[in-house]
Amino acid sequence: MSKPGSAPSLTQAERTALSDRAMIDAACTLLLEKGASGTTLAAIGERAGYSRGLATYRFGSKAGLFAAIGKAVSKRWLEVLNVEVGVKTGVDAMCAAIDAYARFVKASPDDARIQQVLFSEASSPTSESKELAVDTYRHQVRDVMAWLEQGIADGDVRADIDAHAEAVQFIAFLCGVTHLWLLVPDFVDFDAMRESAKQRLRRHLSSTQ
Amino acid sequence: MSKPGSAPSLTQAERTALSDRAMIDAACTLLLEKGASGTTLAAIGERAGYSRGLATYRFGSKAGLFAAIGKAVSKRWLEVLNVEVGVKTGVDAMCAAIDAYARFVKASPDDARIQQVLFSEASSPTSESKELAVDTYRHQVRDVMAWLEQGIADGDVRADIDAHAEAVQFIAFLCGVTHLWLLVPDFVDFDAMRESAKQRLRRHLSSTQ
DNA sequence: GTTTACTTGCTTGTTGTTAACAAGTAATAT
DNA sequence: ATATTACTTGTTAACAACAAGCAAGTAAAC
Repeated sequence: MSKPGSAPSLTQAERTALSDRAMIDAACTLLLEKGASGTTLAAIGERAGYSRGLATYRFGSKAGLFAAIGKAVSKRWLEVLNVEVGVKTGVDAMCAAIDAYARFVKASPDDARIQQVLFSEASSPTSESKELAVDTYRHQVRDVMAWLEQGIADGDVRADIDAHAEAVQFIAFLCGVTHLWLLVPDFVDFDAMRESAKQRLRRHLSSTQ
Repeated sequence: MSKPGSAPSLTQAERTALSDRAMIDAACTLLLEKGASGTTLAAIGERAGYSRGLATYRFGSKAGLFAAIGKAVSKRWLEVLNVEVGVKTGVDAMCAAIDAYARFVKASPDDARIQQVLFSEASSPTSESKELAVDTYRHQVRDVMAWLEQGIADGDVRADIDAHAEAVQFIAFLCGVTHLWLLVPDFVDFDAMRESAKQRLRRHLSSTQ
C-alpha cells in the first residue's frame, strides 16, 4: 500500500501467483500451437509478459512446468468424472464415465488436447512426465475395477469376467479414442461413439442380458 | 574388386545400403533406450560405426530418419496382419486382427514399442511424423470398415451399426492397449485381453446372437 | 522517522548440447 | 584423367539449464 496510482501494489505472494498463472496460461497456448518440443521456455516467459528466464526459475525445468500443467488438467477431469459418476457402480458407472468424457471433451477441448499431448510424451522411455501418466492410469484402472467388483457383488455384472483386464481395456479404449481424435479430429464423433460404446459395454458385461 | 584382403571391397550401392541399415539399427536401439528426444543424430552415426554427421546427411533430418523407421515397422506389421486375416471378413477378420496384433507384439515387441514411441510423437501439432501416423490410421480404419460392410452384406454383421464409428473404435482400442502396455507393461496381458475382446466384438456386432 | 540489513521476484550473462548445413577429402566409377 | 559419390569435419543458431546480479520490498535497529 505504498504506491497508490500506477502500480497495482500487490503483495509478493500475489505477484508470484499472478506470474505463475500467466506462465501456465502462456504454456498451454503454446502447447496447443506448437506442441511440447516446439514450445520453448523463453517463449513461455515472454508471452506471459516476463523475461525468458522466469519459467525455468519458477518451475525448475521444462518437465517441471509440464508436470504442473498435467496435474492441473487431470484434476479438472477427475472433478467432471466424479460429478457424473456419483455413487453409481458396475456398468452404469462405466457408462457415466463415457458420458463424462464426451462432456469433458466438448466443454474443455483444450484441456483434453493438452492432456493428450503431455501423456503422449510419457511413452518415451526417459520421459519425466511418465510417472504422472502412470499414476493417473493406475488410479483410473483401480476405480473402474472397483466399479466392476461392486457390480459383480450386486449381481449386475457377470461374475465370470476378469475385472482387471476389463478395466484396463476400458481405459485403453478411452485413451485410444482421444489419441485418434487429437490426430484426426474429423474421424472421431464422440456423440456417435457414445451410444455404441455404452451398448457394447452393457451387452458384454451385464449379467441381465 | 580392386582391393583384395583387408577391405571388403564393396560397390558404392552396397556401401550405402550397409551404412543405412547400420544407422537404422543403431537408431532403433537408441529409441528403445532413450526415446525420441533422448536420441541424438551424433549418437546414431557413431554407434553405427560412422561419423556424427552421416545420419543427417543420409536422411536429411531427424524426422526423416524416424519416418523411414516408422514406415519400415508399419510395413512389417501390415504383413503379419495380412497373413492372419487373409480373406476373412466381418467379425472374423476383426478377431483375426486382434490375434495378429497379439502375435506381433509377442514376436516383435521392439517393433511394437518403436511404432508406439514414434506415433506418440505424432500427437504434437507440429510433428513431422504426423502425416505417416494419420495415413496409417486412415488406412487401417478403411480396412476394418470394408470388413464390416462385407460382413453386413453377407448377413454376418448387424445392419444397424455405423461401420465407420465401429471401425474407429476398434482401431482406437488397439492404439490404447498398446499405449498402456508400453507405459505400464505389467498392466496389460495381451493373452488375457484377446479372448475377452473377441467375445465382446462378437456379442456386439454379430447378427446371429 | 530514518537508516541499515536482509529477503524476494525477476532479469541477464553464460555454458554445454544439439540439429542442420556447408565445405572439404578420399575413394570409386567412368 | 575427370567426375561422382560416400563420408567427415567445421560452423552456426537454437535451446535448456544454471548462476550471478539488480531492484523493489520488508523488517529490524537506532
